[in-house]
Amino acid sequence: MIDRYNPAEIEARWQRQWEEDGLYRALIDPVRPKFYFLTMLPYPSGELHIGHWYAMTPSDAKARYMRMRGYNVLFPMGFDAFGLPAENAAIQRGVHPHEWTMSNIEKMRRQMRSMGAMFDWEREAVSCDPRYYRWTQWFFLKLYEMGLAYRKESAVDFCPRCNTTLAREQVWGEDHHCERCGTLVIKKNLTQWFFRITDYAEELLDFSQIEWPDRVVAMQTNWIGHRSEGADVTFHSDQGHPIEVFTTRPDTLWGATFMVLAPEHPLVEELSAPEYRPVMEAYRLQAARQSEIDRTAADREKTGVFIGSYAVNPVNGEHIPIWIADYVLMTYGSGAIMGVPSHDERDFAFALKFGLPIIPVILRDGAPAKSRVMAGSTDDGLAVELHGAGIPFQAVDGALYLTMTPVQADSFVHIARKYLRPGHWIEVVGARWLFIFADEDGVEIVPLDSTAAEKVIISHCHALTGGASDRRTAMELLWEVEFYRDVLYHSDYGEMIHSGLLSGTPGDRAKSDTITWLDERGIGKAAVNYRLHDWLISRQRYWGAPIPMIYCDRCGTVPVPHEELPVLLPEDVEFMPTGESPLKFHQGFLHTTCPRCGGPATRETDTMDTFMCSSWYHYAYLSPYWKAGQPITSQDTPVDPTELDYWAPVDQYTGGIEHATMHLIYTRFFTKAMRDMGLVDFDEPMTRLYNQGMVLGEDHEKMSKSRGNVISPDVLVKAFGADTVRVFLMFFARWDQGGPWDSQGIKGPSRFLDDVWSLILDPHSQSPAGKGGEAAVLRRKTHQVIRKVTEDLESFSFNTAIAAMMEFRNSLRDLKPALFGSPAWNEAVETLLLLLAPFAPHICEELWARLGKPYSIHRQSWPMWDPQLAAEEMMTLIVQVNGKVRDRLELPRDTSEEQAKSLALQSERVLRHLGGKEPQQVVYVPGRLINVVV
RNA sequence: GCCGAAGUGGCGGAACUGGCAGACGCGCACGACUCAAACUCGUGUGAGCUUAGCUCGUGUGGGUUCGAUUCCCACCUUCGGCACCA
Repeated sequence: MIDRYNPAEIEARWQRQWEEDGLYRALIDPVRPKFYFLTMLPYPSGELHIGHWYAMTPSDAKARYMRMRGYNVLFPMGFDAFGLPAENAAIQRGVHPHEWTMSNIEKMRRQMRSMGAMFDWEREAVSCDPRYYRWTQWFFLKLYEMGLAYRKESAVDFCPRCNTTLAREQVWGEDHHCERCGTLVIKKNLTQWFFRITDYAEELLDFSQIEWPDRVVAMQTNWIGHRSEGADVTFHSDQGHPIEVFTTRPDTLWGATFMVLAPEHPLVEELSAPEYRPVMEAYRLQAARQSEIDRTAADREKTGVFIGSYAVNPVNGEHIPIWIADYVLMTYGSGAIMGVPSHDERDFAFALKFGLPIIPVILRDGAPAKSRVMAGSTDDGLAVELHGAGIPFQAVDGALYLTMTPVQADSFVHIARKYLRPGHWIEVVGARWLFIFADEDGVEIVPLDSTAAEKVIISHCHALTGGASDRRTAMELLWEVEFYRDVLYHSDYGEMIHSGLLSGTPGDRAKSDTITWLDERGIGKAAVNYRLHDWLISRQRYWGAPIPMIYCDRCGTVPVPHEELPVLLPEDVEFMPTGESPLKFHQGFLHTTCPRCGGPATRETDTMDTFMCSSWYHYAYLSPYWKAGQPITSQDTPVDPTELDYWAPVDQYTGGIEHATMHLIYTRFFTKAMRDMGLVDFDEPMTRLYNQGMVLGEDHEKMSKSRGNVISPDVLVKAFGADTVRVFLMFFARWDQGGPWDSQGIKGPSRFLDDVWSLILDPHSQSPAGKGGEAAVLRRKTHQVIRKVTEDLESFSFNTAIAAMMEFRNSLRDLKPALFGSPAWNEAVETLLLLLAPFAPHICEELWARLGKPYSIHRQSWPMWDPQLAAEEMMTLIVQVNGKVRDRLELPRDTSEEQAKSLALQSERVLRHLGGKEPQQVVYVPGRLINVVV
């Protein structure tokens, strides 16, 4: 008996050795092709989780495989070290965020080393290090110079009890309550910094240069939204506030009869008339709480309130009421719309519900005019004359229903006015819009072409129905007539009507002509919108990179000169939950001098979104803390150009799907902006992307401390060794799908590695019998397993690669007595070690050394299979009768179709199932099967 | 509501381009070793039946095909994304 497999001893020893030898140091090598393999960096939360192992160790295996394939592989690691939990720890436990973060990093580095991954630790980058965030700030200044950074007022979630702004993930539940105290969260407007990511929206929708999963492409496409072309038009309130709206239908501007602002629109406060404030505030509160989440039905009932002021429609001077309603989203367009109920479905529903006037301004191509003549409203003879004039109608219970061409409608009006009895009216809708009223003094024709005319019409109608009508608008009245409904509303393009000078403009020119017209008058201009909005990067927090901006009373907003970077985070701050960045109360930080005029000035006290740090970390790894200790200018580059030129872009990125729409869009934006800065000459940061799934708890639920189903990698490493944990994580599920943990299941990989150990080291008493046939079988299996594992690694199918190696282990076990020590045997075990090395690096290194092979196995070339050796000599032909398997034939590979068919038809089992019938057809699939059809 | 992914033994999961369903592993059963247990080794393991064999079986129902887990249509369930986009 020789010594048993002892992972604890082996793993520690080799990890030390590799580190001493710099085995995984990735340096520029012009001879070998480079391969930048990147896996998402962790947040230093304190403990390495099994999820980190699940993300990192298969990536490591693939990176190791690429290295054995001859690539110069860079596989770096770092920490995304700014962020909220550090600050919470400071508030709750009084630990400084820096101290908390750095001690977590220290611990996680140790834990990560136990994975035996090929990280090049000399390229580690930690985003909260001033040598790192100096460059994050540098990027901010660059984007500012390019006009891609700007400031505007925007809403944040705010907890009135904790008196603090909240990040999105701190707002819980459908009722939007604070994570810490449960108080209902409100929105608060603050002036904040944004990046113009929407300038790149069109380009971000182009995925032609990257091989990313369809799922991610779909999610990003969804997130960015389609291109909406239209115009920004400026309205003014009666008090003179400019209110900008975005519309895709500027040609319907003359039909705008009201205006709607998003409840959280910054102007709502000022525009609300005093007597409407209580209603406004109540509505705002309700809207703030339900926004975004659970807006279940798209066609749910419209809600909204009038806020007591009016705006002027710039094209026709009409005074239109201003409402707030939650169907207008602050996050799209300008957060305000013009309500054109005649040609927008939502506006139509809203106007109908709240009794707002609806004025048609676009004709629908080919739509008829309709009219209903009520029984008893006209003198006798109308029907006869209509008939004579060739105007079709249907009579139902004495009423006439007419569906006419526009020309017929014009004649109809002419005729009908003669027959209309005093005290009655007739309306014409669709291709024509008018009301004919008759009283003792005569007949009046009122076209429905403005809100003023609409008022006249509805008051006439009220008068004629005795004032008892509760219909508030003409359209409400018309909507009651089933016969009219299909012509009352439409959203098609068509000839403009009731639109002043632009009336008569045909549908195909309406939009562009209107935009030109608006532009000439300075009322509006062409604009494009996406669902994607500009990236808000301000955080009212301490633990982030300070935004390098200074506010001077004399010079305004002044960027910190590049030479003065970094703007350091002061260490001595109070972590009181005040609602604003603690930096605001740090006098030493806050007060500074203006770089331009030297006068007194204050610093921006917000810090940057941590997604900024992670948008360029893959470049930071190439030359961590570049130019540390040296002053920098705007001409400098944040990365060593030589390293950047050699390694970038990332060839393979791996990480969780949860970053599909945030990080992975931001980092694409960053790279495109860097390209426009002249820093890189490519468009996309990561050529290939692969998303791994998630390890669930044994109860099939997401792991969480509260559920008590968390699996600790440290405990597993102690019990089984890192190699076993690695192999199990790659074996138990498809990597892209993930699955539930199985504490029994890990025994399989554990036994597998035990077996590999003893297969190779336990001598077999028998001398190699070395029969030629068995050696050939083993060689065939050896080359087959090389092929299988290679193909599986190419496609990230770690689970089936390991299954293939286990199967190979089973063959080795069977063949050991016959072949131990023979050349075929030695080839087999050496191959097995090489194939297994990326998965279980320690045990393979150890066994490789014990076999007397040259150090290190991880520097060896990946084995190649010989297709001739891998080819089977025999084939198994499946014999079916009517598609059902009835027999199997073991035949030499070179058996001809005729021979195979005749052998099949002679088979006893086949004959029995044929039951004497003659085969009608014999299907032959070479090398696979014969199907006899009767 | 729209878009996307997935449904296979007791469990995790295999199955190339339409060709032996259940590889590999866990678990379980029986046997060997052991005073015993664990470990280890061997054998078996989709279900049913009238068990040399036959029938059924990949969410459900249809279709195409000599042949369907795989392709097509409809539906059910689960998960993910988006959801009044002016």
